[in-house]
Amino acid sequence: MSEKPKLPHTFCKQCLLHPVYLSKTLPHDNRTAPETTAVGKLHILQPKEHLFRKEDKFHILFTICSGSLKSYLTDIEGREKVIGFHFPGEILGINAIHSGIYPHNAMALETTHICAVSFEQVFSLSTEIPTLQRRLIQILSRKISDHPFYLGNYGAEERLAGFLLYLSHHSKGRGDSGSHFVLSMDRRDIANHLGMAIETVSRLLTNLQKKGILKIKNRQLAIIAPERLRELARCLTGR
Amino acid sequence: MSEKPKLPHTFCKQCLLHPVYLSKTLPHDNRTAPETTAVGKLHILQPKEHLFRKEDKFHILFTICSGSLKSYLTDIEGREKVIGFHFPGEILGINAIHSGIYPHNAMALETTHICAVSFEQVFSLSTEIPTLQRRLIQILSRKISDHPFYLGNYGAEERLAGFLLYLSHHSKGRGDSGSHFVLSMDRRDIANHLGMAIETVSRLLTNLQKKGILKIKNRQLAIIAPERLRELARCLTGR
DNA sequence: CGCTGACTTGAACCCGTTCAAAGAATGTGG
DNA sequence: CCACATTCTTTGAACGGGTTCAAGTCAGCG
Repeated sequence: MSEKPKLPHTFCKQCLLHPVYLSKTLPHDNRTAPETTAVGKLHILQPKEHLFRKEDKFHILFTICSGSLKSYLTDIEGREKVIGFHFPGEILGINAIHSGIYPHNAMALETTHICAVSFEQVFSLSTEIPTLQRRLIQILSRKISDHPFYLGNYGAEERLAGFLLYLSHHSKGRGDSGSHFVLSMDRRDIANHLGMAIETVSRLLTNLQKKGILKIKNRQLAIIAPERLRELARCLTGR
Repeated sequence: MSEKPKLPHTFCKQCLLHPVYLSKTLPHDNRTAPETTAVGKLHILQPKEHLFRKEDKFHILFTICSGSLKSYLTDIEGREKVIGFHFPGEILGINAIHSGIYPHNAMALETTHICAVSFEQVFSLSTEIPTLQRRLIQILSRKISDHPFYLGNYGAEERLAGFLLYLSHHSKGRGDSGSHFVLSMDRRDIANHLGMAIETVSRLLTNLQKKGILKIKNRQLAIIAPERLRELARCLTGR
């Protein structure tokens, strides 16, 4: 980010309008069309900077290119509730389509690169390009499947184990091994999200380390025995 | 399913292919087309009957016309985990689109009427009818927003309160008052879903009744003081 | 009517929270 | 680059909410 962003930027692999999704159906010489119509703008967020806030008017879909964010709400008395974390490849804003406003706040946890495209432009493109339409629907469908099941788990350890597997799963999805990754959120956010005390998170992590299931140094996490973690989480899916 | 289903049945208001969503764009004399191409079949499920099971091949979208279902998974050791409940107006199967298989089991909690349509037929219709395409995308988007936030709540009371408001919210969405409704699931399913003991559910419900927040007789529930329930749930949205 | 399963209630125990404090990591200004 | 301040994280000890185990009550149904 330190570098000055050029707009339109080169589409990254995950971007919603990466030419690969258009090339099959558009005539070859039209392939650059989306870069002029539904331009993907590059945004760069600093840590703690907001991508959007609850109640903002919805126009834009955001693809995370690198970095991570948390989404959260605040209750009547101003207490924060972390409802999810978001990683590269994920598209933010699709849960705002039906209401026309973003239903939560989205804040960067670290320096984060985002590709932004206009929803209406994507939509009208998709009416012409069945490939894109199908992709759009599949993205939405996948997001629905992507429930944070671990939230319904019984004990605190069960929930945390499920959460770590969730992180691992998504890290794997991004091409990493899934066994070594960095927690981009702090303990407070984890605890908040899982509905437990921050001290419990800390204690459980050191317990898991003592049991030899994982190694953790600050925010650097290594899962040593994923199968044992899966037992603890009473794992439901292949996650 | 005991009764002989007549096909095609009269579309109920919520059905995905109810003519109202097609009439605007289709020429008037084509309006009956979907009833012959993407027929809505009526299914009738008895209590405990499955609509589909995890790993079944996905072809069909189901709209719930009346009744209710639970969706659940089983872990490695055969323990059941209730991941959600489903009510009239909701469409089941949209989280199977991207993978081609249903990602969980769906079981009727009571006698339940379902309207079934072929996804591929809906999809190809939607490529011709932008109205339908937009509706499809909005349905998917709404479903994503429809997170069970209460699962991340701290105490057991907080989670239960959130869950009851969730039920109330959906009952309201179906035209009811939202203050009087029937719990179609048993205490075991509620407890399982919320990650707490069945006895806790029972105790909390009687406590809430003693506090005058609700009245409960067997499965008949009346919410007397929704605002106090909302306080308990540390309510996040307008729910 | 009597059985079975669903729900409630009671009491003891334990996990997770709360309160308190120390220790590590990170940032800031001199 | 260091000293200091702030924030993040870990650890300890006592308390309390929720679970577990056990028994009892109630509703539904043959």
